[in-house]
Amino acid sequence: MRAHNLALVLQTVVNSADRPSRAAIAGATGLTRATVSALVDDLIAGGLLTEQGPAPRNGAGRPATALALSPDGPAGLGLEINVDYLAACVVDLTGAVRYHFMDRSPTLAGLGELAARARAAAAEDGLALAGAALAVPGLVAPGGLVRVAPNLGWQDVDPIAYLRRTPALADLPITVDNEANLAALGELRAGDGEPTFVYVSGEVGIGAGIVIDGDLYRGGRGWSGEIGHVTVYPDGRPCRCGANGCLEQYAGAAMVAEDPALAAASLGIALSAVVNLLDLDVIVLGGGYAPLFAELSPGIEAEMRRRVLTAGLAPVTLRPASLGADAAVRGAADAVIRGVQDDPATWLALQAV
Amino acid sequence: MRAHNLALVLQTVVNSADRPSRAAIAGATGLTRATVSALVDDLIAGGLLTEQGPAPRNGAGRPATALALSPDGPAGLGLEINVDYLAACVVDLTGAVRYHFMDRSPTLAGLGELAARARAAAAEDGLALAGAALAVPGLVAPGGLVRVAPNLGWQDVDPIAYLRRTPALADLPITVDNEANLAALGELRAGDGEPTFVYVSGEVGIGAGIVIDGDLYRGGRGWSGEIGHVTVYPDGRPCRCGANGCLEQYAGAAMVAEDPALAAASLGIALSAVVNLLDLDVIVLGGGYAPLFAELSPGIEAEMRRRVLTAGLAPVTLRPASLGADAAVRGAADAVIRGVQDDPATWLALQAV
DNA sequence: CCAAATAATTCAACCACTAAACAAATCCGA
DNA sequence: TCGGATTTGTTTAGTGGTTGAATTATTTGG
Repeated sequence: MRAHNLALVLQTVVNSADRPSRAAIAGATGLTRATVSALVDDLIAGGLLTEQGPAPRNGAGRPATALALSPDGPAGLGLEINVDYLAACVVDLTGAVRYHFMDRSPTLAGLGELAARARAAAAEDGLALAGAALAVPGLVAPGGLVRVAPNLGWQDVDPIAYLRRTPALADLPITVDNEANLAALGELRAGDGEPTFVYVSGEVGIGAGIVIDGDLYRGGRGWSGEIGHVTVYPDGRPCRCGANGCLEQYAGAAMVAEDPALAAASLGIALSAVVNLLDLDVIVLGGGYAPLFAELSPGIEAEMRRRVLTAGLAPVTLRPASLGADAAVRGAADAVIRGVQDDPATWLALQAV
Repeated sequence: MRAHNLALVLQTVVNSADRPSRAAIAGATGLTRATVSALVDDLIAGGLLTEQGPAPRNGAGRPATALALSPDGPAGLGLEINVDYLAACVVDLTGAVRYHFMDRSPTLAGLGELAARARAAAAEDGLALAGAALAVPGLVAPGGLVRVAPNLGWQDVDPIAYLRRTPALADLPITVDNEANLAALGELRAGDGEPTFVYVSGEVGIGAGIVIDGDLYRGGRGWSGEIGHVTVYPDGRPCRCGANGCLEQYAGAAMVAEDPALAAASLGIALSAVVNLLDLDVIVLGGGYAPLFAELSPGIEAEMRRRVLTAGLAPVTLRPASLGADAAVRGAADAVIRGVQDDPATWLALQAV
């Protein structure tokens, strides 16, 4: 129960636009001021929250002491390995990007080195890392094993085991996730505050991350969002996956450049299927699609108006992503931070030891 | 916390194959035997659980007293209105169907009458109803308003308000849900125990219910699962929804009879999209598809082997539904029962008054 | 018939939240 | 300038619910 309420209080601070007081938190959560005080004391002692100077009141009464996430609290290490680059970034508890490194030699060895450098930089700032998350363009099994990553030429690679061999990372909890999934999480924090949407990332392949009520939907085995292989023309072009008429053949990077109208129509067909099946009312176009949004969106929307059954009852919003190419690394680091924010009790317990 | 633990204990009884003892529940939940005893006492006093005679032991020690859901506990009333029939059924807390009524005059007035008859029959057995759920073949808004039900000719109909006018139902909590959604819930209880699957119901229209980890996925506005309007042939036949090439035009009741091979291939294409997007590994064919399973499944599976990206990594299971035409009513009644099982504390509180 | 084993209950202790009183810090009006 | 009004935050006593240990109940096996 205490664990639950610690999370509740911390989440309230995270989700509130301004810097709430203890009394404001009590009002928002339904807990009493006394309980909130006790919980906040624990969170401050654990370095997750900080008190800020008394805010000026506009009325009678003792001025409130504002509370905010501590920039010195646990940070998240985001990592990404992709076709032509490596990236690492450190995001602190407030969501601010503290460090961002890139490298053009996408090898596992380089990734370990980059991660170690990021950790050292964080340590110099006095930042402790709560963990690391790695974004990979491929299918990731529970436990972090990468089953297939065609564009990396990977098959059954275990990047966690590899990273653990770097002494600087040996003690760090590491998770691995699909690139589009993590990019969707990055967009969740950076975006409009919409808690439910699908993020479509158009790169060499096309992936999607499905966010429902602020949580990533991963599917039964973690392989959701493979929109690139949704069939748009059953007898169409052969795809490298063995099927015919996959979206990837009509809205992949090559086709977007060659025939934007076809790419848009194809995306519209596939996204209509997403909306009909999942009833999502926000679609975010990211990756390579974001800079081409103005060119693509009319064609996509035209198809969706026709093909989404509920289009007449409620509108579907299409918008470009607010993060650029670093969405996945940012999202990876955010995923670590979210882990702490969703369960501060275990972090506090670790600190106490 | 007590509410949570009451639910935890009750769920343990629901989910266990045999009839567990207090000690077995303690072991399964992590609570102490003392706590479980106290909680079980409350559940027995509230009529949700019953003690059964001591089970014979196969070893030393005092024999355990088996616990089971009480058949005299709160029951659920399932209702269904469809194109050519009405149905009502009463399911008790153990999941047993106690009464089942049907009527061939599908009007709201007839539904109220049928529901009243079912309630009277239940009362004669000493069964109290915890609530009612109504299955409707259409789009249901939160609050129970039916926005559109094309095959009933409904538009913005409020069946709850109507049913409440029947004196026998005035005090009953009533919910309304999509027919395919509730049929999926019925299948959840009746089926293999798979917690995650998609249920496809092929009638005049085609709907799907998506069950994830034992819970229905409803989408942002409750309009998920509209697989009937997923595009399979972008330039294909015009559909009554205004689009072209919807699955409904290729795998609806008429087409299944006329050209089963085309229906199967079309279903395979649409279901591949479902699996690619949602990563579900079980697909249940219900409604009109169930009796034709043997004829349809090879064609569906052939398409899915080609079009599901992860088909090579993990198999997708296709199976016929275990319930027939009464899946939706059963599921509706089950939904009510699930409400009690998921939150026994409020039921106990109601009883205490 | 007694020891071992397992089930269920009882009871004191403890943890976390609540409610209410209290102290602190400000504004406002006389 | 001072005292009441007002709001924040803390303190203290009290309560509900869980835990852990001891106790009782009921069987099997030697």
